[in-house]
Amino acid sequence: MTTDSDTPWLTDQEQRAWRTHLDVSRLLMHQLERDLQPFGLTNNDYEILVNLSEAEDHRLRMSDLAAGTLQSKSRLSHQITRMENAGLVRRESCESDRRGLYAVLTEEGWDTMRRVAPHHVASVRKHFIDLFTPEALESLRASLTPVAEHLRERRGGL
Amino acid sequence: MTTDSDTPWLTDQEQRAWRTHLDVSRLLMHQLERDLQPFGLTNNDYEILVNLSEAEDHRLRMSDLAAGTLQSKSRLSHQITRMENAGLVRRESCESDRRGLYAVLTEEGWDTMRRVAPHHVASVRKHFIDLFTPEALESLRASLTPVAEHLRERRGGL
DNA sequence: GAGGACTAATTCATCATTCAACTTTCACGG
DNA sequence: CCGTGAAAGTTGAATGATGAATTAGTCCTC
Repeated sequence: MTTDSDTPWLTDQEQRAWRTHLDVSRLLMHQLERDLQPFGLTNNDYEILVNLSEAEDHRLRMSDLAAGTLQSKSRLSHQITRMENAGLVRRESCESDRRGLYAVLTEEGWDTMRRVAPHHVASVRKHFIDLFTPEALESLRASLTPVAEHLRERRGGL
Repeated sequence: MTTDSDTPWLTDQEQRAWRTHLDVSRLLMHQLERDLQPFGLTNNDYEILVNLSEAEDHRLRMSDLAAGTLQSKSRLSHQITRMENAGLVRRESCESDRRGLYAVLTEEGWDTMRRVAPHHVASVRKHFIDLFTPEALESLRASLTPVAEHLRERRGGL
């Protein structure tokens, strides 16, 4: 960021695109949260479950899980503590590196995941995916991917 | 949400589009937050300032501001209290409806806005707008707009 | 094999968000 | 007018997020 006196203001087109993106992000998160509520899960809970479900042996190192879910170690630590109290995951110590810990999906966590996932997918479809044509969705993905890469490069602490 | 046993899983394409959208939302918010930090503002602060700046007389009813920024009345109330303590806005009572309050931009708030806005715009350009071709941006806006409308319809409490 | 630099993860203090309860005012039907 | 119900906003307690400081273990290099 330099002087910025040379930065052009947003055009109307750009404004509209930008604000629409903002609104969709926020409203969508809210809606998904609401749809998960009946199952006693938050959005964050669910994402942890997804990551662990997809992982080798249903376990991930805390750091990897933090990276995978794009959150700080501190936040993840609290999050896992809550989920541990809820019986969804447990911590296991790591043989090869005694500083490290694994977050491991419990039986109950896995069952919860299997039970909730279809509803969540339905929710994602209903409020997002199915509102695009396949072409529009692919075009969305294609133009958003470089943005994601750009941002991943310069994310510092999180 | 009915049985969901008939809801098709996400295809690879769909998964990628969905996760990319998620990642961009989160990373982008983080980046904008970081870019605002040097000016002592949060993203939320900034959005309030924008809304008030654009409003007639630099003032809005609490309810309208809450609706405009897509947040709950309670949250807004706390938010405005903080910003009031920071000297950026003040509350003024409403003549026509004595239950009502206006949030009004102070001189300092307006100055802050004018000072910070160029940097924020630069940030939005750098991390979002300028990473699309104009056509891609317009196509993004076009396909996201119905999603925003869909979600606005069914947002309950916030 | 001892020292210093680095990484994994947690803790503590502070701040933000949520949800429900509450106060005050308005609207309007009888 | 009177009362019932709804709306505008706030408050407070409980929960969640953030960031700096902390603990414990590893890695490297001499």
